[in-house]
Order: sequence, then structure tokens, then C-alpha cells
Amino acid sequence: MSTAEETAGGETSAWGEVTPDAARRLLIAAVEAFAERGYHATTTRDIAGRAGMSPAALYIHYKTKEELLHRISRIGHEKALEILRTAARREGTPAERLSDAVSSFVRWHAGGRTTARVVQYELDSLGPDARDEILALRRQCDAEVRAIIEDGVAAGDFDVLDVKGTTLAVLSLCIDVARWFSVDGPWTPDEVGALYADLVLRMVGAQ
Amino acid sequence: MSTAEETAGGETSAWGEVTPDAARRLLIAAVEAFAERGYHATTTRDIAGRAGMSPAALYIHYKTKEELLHRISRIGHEKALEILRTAARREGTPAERLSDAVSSFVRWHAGGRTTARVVQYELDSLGPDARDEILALRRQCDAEVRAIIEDGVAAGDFDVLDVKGTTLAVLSLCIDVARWFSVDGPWTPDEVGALYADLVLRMVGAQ
DNA sequence: GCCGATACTGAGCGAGCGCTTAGCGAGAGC
DNA sequence: GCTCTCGCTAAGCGCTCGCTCAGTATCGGC
Repeated sequence: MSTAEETAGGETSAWGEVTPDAARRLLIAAVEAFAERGYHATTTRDIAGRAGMSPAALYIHYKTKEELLHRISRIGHEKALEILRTAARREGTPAERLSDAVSSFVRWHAGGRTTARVVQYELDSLGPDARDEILALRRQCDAEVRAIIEDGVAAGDFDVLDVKGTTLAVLSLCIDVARWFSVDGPWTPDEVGALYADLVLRMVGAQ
Repeated sequence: MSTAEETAGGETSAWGEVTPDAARRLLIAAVEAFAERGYHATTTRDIAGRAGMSPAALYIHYKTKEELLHRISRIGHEKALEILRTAARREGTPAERLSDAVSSFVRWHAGGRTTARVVQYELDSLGPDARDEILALRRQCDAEVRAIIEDGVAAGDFDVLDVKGTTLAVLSLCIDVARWFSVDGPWTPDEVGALYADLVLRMVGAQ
């Protein structure tokens, strides 16, 4: 893990698409602050302070505090969708693809817990338009997982009573990792990913 | 469902232990507001307004806004623990007891989603002392579920790789229901409870 | 060496926050 | 019928919030 990629949470997240440098530092500071205290309990003074700048500097790069959350949410959801899409569309049996999807999705939520917490739990703090945009990305995440499960059922590999409900439960299980995972806990992100992949294969009756 | 037990969320929760009547009305108003907007985004004026009182009335019955959250959290966690304890200590096979625990715990999170959201997601807004008290109740919830799973493993009914991790995953799955469940969605709390009980029995290898 | 553009700071505005206080009105006790 | 108690309100205090704006340091172009 390179120093440039580390945040205070100790996680890898390049945020390479955010430029210039000052805008990226502010965004990373916002992710950390939102994850620790929540959007509404975080002040713009705190964000600017963490980035080593004055409160007014924030408004050079972002129109409002909400724009910061919106940018974080969109980039985070796009990354989450990319992870699921990559696993869903690779070669392999439905069980292999589902296992891959769950373990990599869980690794992202555990390893990038700071970002994931903001992405998954601060959605309600966005205004209606930004919220709708993010919800569309969520539906795409759901569709990717459901497609794998439907493939497994069609192939006779999975035994599922309720495809829609099981899809939701699988995603729900993965997402909640961001709530409870701690680097001080007994597991590494890889270990949780492997455990959860096993549990999910059991849930769909693949074992 | 009696009118007296309904909140704006349409859920049953008596809050009968909270007296006098004005204190209970304020507490129910706070639950609704915290669930909708989060603790930090909720104002004391909003809580008092929902209860049909002036802002100052809140301070007759509660010392601070945080005391309201603390009371809600403690009562909610005690109720959650009672549900798990009842299921864990009834007669029956480990599979029956686990199924009972999950379905009733999930029904509580779905049906009482307004309360459950506050109880499960606003913990970080409490001060250190109140937080520690609530965390102790959470560990008791974890212990009840782990005991059932350990019983099942000892009896040879369950096939579990990691008891601690599986316990966490089961609770995590149930708790996240409070995040996504909506009364406008396609399922009733009973249906989600039944689906989740089935999924959890698969997770522990009981089917 | 001067100019304009750019990135930033110091100071502070209006608003809304959690919470306090003085006082009001209704009912119980006698 | 007077008084005391108690639940509540109207008004507002001190503070911090998101955000603004005039001014400054720095740097490339010429």
C-alpha cells in the first residue's frame, strides 16, 4: 500500500480521477470526516482543517458541502458497480462468478470501510436529484447480482425460493460489512470475503 | 393495531414504560424524526413540534436532546434482546430455535423499522458512557445467537466453519433489514422473516 | 520588471442551533 | 376564595453553522 493511497482509515483508494490536488485532498478529508461523524455532524471547517486549508478554500473547488457528498457517492457507487460487473461478466460457472462477486464486493466494503460507510449510509443526506441518480446506480448493482443468481437457477446449479429476495439479502449482507468491520477486529478483509462467499453459496443452495 | 400504538411509520410500539403522556409523545416524535433525518439533522424544535408542544417543553421531561436518543436506544435494545432471548431459550431443536430467533428479530426490524433504524444506526451519536452501556446490550444479543449456533454444532445439526463469523453475519443480515425495508415494498414483515429464517438455516448447513 | 490570472486566506454575515428563564393558567388543598 | 404547585409557553441568549467577499501571495507570459 503506497503512502499516497493511504487515508487515515488506512485504506487504499486512489481517487485519481479527482483533480487538482487540492480538490482531491478536500474530498479525501470529507470522506474521513463523514465516515467518522456522519454528514450532518461534519462541519466545513473540519473538512478544510483536515486538508490543511482555510474554511473558505473549500468553496473554490466545490459549490456546497452537499456537492462533496454527491461526488463521493457517485465515484464510490461507480467503483462498487464496476466490481460487481467484472465478477458477473467473467468466464466461469454461476457459483464461481457469485463467489467472486461476493468476495471482491466484501473486500471493498471491509478494506475501504471509510469510503463504503459514506457511500452506503449517507445517501439520505443528498437532495432528491442527486439521490435519484445514485439510486439508479444501486439498481444496476442489484441487476448484476440478480443476473448471476438467475443464471445459476437456470443452469440447475442453484436452489433458490425467491430470486429477488435472495438477491437483496446477498447485497444486504455485503453492504452491512461497512457498518461493523474494524481493522482492529479479528479478521482481515480477505478472510471476511472468503467467509461471506461461502455463506452466500450456501444461501443459494450451491453447496 | 390500535391507534394509540401507531406512529407515522405505521408500526406497533407501545412505549408503555414511558410516562407521563407528554414525555411519551415527545419520545415517539423523536423516534420518527431521528429515523427520517438522523439525529444530528433533527432539531429540538422539530421534535417538540411533532409532539404538538413548544420547544421549551422538551426540557421539562428530558435534560438534553441526547438523553432522548439514549432512552430510545436503551429501550429498543432491551426489546431486541428480549426477542432473541425468548427464541433462544424456548423448547425445540437448535434449528427451530434459530429459525424462531431470526424470523422474530427480522419481523421486529421490518415492522418497527422506524425504531430499529434509530436503534441500529444512531449509536455513534451517543456520548462515550451511553454508548458503552448500549454496546454491552449488543454483546448480549450476539451471545444469545452464538449460543444457539453452538448448540446446533454440538448436536451435529449444523455445519459451520466459523461460529463467531457466522453469528456476526446472521445478526448483520437481520439488522440491515432496518436500512432497506419499506412498507411500500413487495414484502410484509412476516414474509421477510420467513425468507430470512430459511436463508439463515442454509447458512448454518441445517438444510 | 510589470500584468493578469489563479489559488488561497482572514474576517465576518445572516440564520438557525441547543438550551434557559420569567411568567402564565389550571387544578388541588383547605 | 386564596394559595401553592406544576406543566407549559414566549422570548431570547450565546454560539456555531454554511457560506461570502475583499484582499494577498505566487507564478507564467512577454
